[in-house]
Amino acid sequence: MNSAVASDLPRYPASVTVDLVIFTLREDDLHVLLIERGNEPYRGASALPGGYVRPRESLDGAALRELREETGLDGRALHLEQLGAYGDPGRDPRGRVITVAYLALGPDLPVPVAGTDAADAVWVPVRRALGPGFGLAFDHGAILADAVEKARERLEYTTVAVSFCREPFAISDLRRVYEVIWGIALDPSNFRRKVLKTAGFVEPTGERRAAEAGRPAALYRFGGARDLYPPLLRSGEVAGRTREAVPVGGA
Amino acid sequence: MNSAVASDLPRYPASVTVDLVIFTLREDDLHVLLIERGNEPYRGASALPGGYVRPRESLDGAALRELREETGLDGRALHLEQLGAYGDPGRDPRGRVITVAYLALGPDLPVPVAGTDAADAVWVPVRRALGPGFGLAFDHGAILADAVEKARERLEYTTVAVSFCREPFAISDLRRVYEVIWGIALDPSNFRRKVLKTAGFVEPTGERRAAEAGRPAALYRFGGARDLYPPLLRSGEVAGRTREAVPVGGA
DNA sequence: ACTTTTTCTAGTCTTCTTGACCATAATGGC
DNA sequence: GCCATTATGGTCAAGAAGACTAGAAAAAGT
Repeated sequence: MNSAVASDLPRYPASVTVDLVIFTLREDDLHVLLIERGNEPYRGASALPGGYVRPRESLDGAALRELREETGLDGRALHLEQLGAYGDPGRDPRGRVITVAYLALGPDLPVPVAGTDAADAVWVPVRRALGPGFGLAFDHGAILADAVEKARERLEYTTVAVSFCREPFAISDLRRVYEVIWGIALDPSNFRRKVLKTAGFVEPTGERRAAEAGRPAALYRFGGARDLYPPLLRSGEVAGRTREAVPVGGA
Repeated sequence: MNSAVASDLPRYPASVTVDLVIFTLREDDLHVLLIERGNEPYRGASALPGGYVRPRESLDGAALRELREETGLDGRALHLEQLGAYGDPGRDPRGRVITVAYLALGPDLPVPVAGTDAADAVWVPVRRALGPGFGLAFDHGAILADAVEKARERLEYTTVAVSFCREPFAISDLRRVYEVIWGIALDPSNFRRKVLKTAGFVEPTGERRAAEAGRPAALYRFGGARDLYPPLLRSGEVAGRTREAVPVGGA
């Protein structure tokens, strides 16, 4: 507040929205939920789901509501965190709109729920959404790119990777999360050692899963720890059978 | 955007402000720049400097402008990054105000510049600002607490600590930054080894500084690297001569 | 002048973590 | 039964970090 100014609100009125970057893993690929815009501007283009923050609503509350409306899912079942605010003056041709972006992570979600706003919501591989020729509306390309980087970083220092796994899960399921999002291959044995040694990351259920191929895997559930210490750093990781990385920096 | 709605802007008009958490080190203590509010609400209380985002201004631009107005400093000389958006419905009694908080880090700054908005800006030890009996206006206590945690985290994974040092600086100056912000003591020898081994953290100037006491220290400048790999993790650090930690979680 | 104090600098040693491997187990398919 | 495939368990060496010892270089005190 400028303490020398005595004016009252609102000044420079603007609209505030929340936009959701909802990630999930489908077919060993990172997907993001996008909707097709039915109105101008950017009619026909894809965009992140989102909407206006209502008068008596908190930002987090608006994000939870939109998440429920778009995916039909209870936000408490997913990982949801704020990504940041985006407010460049020209980002919305209709006027001044500041958006607060949220990052949501969840297991392979039941296809977008019909009967909601998300009737025309679709899962799109992030690789494709950020690729050339896929023009996301507004500055959603930049938001998505930031979200990918944020997700990659969160995997290093927290246990959010389990948010992508439906319980019970195998260590290899968890490993695949890291491999897909980081775009590199991890050594199964070393990854396993790290996960099991980290207190509170996972805990065994006792069950094992019939495999499509190979030895059956022991199953685990989330262990309750939020932070990962020491962190699980990407970096000097396997160079060998590198998976193609999800391109970043687009839009 | 809710694709099923055809309305035009603005909907649910709100005001958008930026608030700055400007940290610096003074007398071996983490200080934050606060202003005394001259108007209602919270007249007379301390608050983070900030102000309205203007119609044609980006959020980052508004933060830079406020920084210049409040400290008289060129924002490009400081580290400045977005902290996040705060928008609880009741946070400002005057109406709906969403604020985007920024974190600014700089070396012991020349006392708040007079002749600007910041005429009554003062440096306050964070410990005190977060302590009991020091009621910050609005939700600025929570924002400040988040900023402290963010700063602590940034020190682990990035080289921003140098933002607190005026060049040229000694390794021990850098160490003091970590010690003050983390609130723990670090082993001088091990810290030195870590800093010098990390490529791009610092580079020697060749000079050395006359000491008030003890052996003169070699001087360094920033090495250009932004990220710290491997990170410099707080955690199992020295328990012995622990400095009192800056309390967090207040307000 | 000499000692003490202080801080910077250098090095050792042990422990922990990681990455690179290798070997074996347990399953389905042929 | 043999092979492909995945899971699991272990070894080994390199690197990083914490604990510590000690020397170097200055100011301050006696």
